[in-house]
Amino acid sequence: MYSVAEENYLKSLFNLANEDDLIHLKHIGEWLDVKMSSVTNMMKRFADKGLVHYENYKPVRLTDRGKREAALIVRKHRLTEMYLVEKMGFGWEKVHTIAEQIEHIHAPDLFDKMDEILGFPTVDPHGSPIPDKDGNIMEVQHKSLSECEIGEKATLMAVRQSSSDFLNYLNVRKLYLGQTVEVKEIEPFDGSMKIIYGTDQTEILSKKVCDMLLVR
Amino acid sequence: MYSVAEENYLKSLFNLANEDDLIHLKHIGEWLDVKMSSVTNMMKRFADKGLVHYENYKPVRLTDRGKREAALIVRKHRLTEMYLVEKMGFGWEKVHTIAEQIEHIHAPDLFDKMDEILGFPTVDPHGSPIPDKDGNIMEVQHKSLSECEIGEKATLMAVRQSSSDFLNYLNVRKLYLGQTVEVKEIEPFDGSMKIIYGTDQTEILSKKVCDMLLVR
DNA sequence: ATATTTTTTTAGCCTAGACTAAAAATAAGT
DNA sequence: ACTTATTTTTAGTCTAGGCTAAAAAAATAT
Repeated sequence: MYSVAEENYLKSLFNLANEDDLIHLKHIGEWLDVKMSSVTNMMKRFADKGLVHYENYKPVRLTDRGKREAALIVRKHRLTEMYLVEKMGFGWEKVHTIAEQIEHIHAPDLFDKMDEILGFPTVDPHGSPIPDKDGNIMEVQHKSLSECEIGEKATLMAVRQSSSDFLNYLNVRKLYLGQTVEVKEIEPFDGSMKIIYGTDQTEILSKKVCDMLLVR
Repeated sequence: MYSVAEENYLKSLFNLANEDDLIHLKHIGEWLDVKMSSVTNMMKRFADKGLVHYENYKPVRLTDRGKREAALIVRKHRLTEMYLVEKMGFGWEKVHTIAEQIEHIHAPDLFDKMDEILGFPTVDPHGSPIPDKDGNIMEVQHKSLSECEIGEKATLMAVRQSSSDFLNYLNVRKLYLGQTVEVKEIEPFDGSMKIIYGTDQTEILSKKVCDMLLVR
């Protein structure tokens, strides 16, 4: 059984792992908003518990067990988000902060019940995959909108960020998951895109926004 | 904002207050399963925060503010229990332990939504009143079954204990809230009662059980 | 009224998990 | 290659909230 602090570290490791699975301690500190020395301490404890591979002055890597444990917390988070949206009527921009708390509850029954009531969903309201009960993640290969070319049609599948600011930005522009958009123009200078979708709606999206939108 | 530990102390004070509102520190320690010295410490902190009236070597008493804060945590607990039973299909014997965790979540939206979805219930699945948003408790005057006389008919309104053992005991005997029972015999020696209810079902209930059953 | 038991307080210790400040190792720039 | 900047580690503090053991007060029994 892990403490809330430990679970948050696990989650940060899950979210920060790059292609080669390496995680720089600096980034953990930034993500969790704690100082580096705290991170070092916790990573040593994690190494003792067999959750990470750790060598002095090197970036850290989750062990298989660490990956599984991390995925199980993410599972609780994403199931909760889905439940809050689908069964309680919350907007997708509200659920992240509530789920951040509920994810730390130790009650397998509760999450199994959510899963069942929701009909065993595979993605959460932000399009992120929900790990299964063994911690396995269905890998999906989305590209970001900013990789699309002029004339290309793309369907919004997920967002890279779940901050309420960003989701509100999408809400006011009616950019919901499932929406298909067509790239009309790309500004070469700053990478911003003009898109058209729905009933003649057009928007200019900055590069930053396009990076955050995952499409198929 | 209170810590989990503080919230648990508040809840224990709420549950242990007797007629004259006095609470012996000993009982707090037993209820929370912590040592007396820890209780003394916390009560001093509570006194500083204006949550209790405290004098050395005397039993403690919640201030008005303390009562309100305590009731608001109990509100979260009882709304959660009701939600788990009514909307997620849990048995009343399962929900206490889950609600003990969810009650510590800081998300007014979540509990307001539960309240709304449930249609603003006034009692939880165990018949205990749910405090309102200002911390006011609807006082109900139930007597316990053991105070009834032979021939008296009484309707089960609430239970004094929510332990799963006790609730399972009631489940197997189909003694649910709302059931009306008639007292057939009272054993003068040990206070046990023979009751009849439903379609000719009879049971012998010990004094201890009768004390725990609240009726009208 | 005194002795005994129970309850409460005090004093000091421990752990988790943060912090700061300084030292050491690595990475980057010229 | 050497200097500078960045990242990581070490060492030592702090707070919340437990703990034990001993001392003090209150309650109970003789």
